[in-house]
Amino acid sequence: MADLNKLLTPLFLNEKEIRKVIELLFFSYRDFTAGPDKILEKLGFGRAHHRVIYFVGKQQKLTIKDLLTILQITKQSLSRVLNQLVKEKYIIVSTGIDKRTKNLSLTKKGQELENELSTIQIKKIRKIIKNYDETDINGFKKVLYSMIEEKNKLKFNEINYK
Amino acid sequence: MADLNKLLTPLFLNEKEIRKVIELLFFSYRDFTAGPDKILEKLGFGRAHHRVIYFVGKQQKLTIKDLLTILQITKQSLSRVLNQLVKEKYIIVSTGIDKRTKNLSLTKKGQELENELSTIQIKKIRKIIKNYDETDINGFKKVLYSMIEEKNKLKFNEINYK
DNA sequence: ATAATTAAGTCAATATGGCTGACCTAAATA
DNA sequence: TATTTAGGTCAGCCATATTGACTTAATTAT
Repeated sequence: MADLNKLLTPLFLNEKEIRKVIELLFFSYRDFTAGPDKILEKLGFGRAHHRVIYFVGKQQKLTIKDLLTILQITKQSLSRVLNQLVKEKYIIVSTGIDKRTKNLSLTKKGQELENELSTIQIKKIRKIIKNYDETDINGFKKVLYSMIEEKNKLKFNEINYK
Repeated sequence: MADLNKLLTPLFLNEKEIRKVIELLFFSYRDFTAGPDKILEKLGFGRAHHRVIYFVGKQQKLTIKDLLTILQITKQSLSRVLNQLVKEKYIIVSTGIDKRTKNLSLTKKGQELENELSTIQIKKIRKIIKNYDETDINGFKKVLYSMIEEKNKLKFNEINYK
């Protein structure tokens, strides 16, 4: 039965091939985040700061709760990072219409940093994407998307297609 | 000129589309590692232990230097993690032919854990891959591969095609 | 009007996984 | 014989996450 399965499994579904995918994910993700990490380090920031700046930049007036839902970290973890960014004037906080909520927005300084960090990654992806045809890129995006948990797919769609 | 570039840029190279890719990477990578993380937590281990177990499992008799080159962390960082795995008998250390080196191998206990952890990720990928044709999967793999830095591509090829 | 829920904040303790710097031993190689 | 390499270790530091407990203020539900 195990042999039968082996015979019926297409080559690209072999365990060996799948292990390559695991490694591709590990290596590519690490190298992808390495660029911004260097800039952040000089400012005394880490990857967590980048995430906050990225998502606040994407959607100005984001609330703290939104950010917590996207990042899936605790309030306490976010708090440290966010307070630093506010104190150093990368992010500005205002009270929402619902006065319990707070709206986060990037300052000019914050936008500049966001731009610097994102540009590295955008250039990297654009450079890669140019070498492939739309079929490959679509495959890439489709497979990545399906790796996201259902509940988080909703989140992804919400922030991109609302 | 900027307008001209905009006109010449295919739709899937738009900044907005590229930002989606950035987010896809973030969400998918996080969800992909979430499964094993839960099991590791029960054992008092973290993702770093997983990486060590994974690569030692892939290539028995791996040396410490090999592992350091793959993981790109410091000796001191590896040491803590590795010593725990040795102490708790997931990994066994023997002296190499070059008596300065050490060969790392998984014990039976280690193999069982490796299997448990990898199975989660392998199943996940296999399930996804089954829903797509080979064209998509190839696009996925090709693009991921090209996201790896040149020097690390060599490393990836070395451990997979040597 | 009051009770319950929600958004946000805070204090304290803990764990993981990285880092640097300094220094050591033993074995292999130049 | 001198140098390089593989590995180890001590100490301290930092970033990022966690849990638990508790508070305030505003909104919503009863």
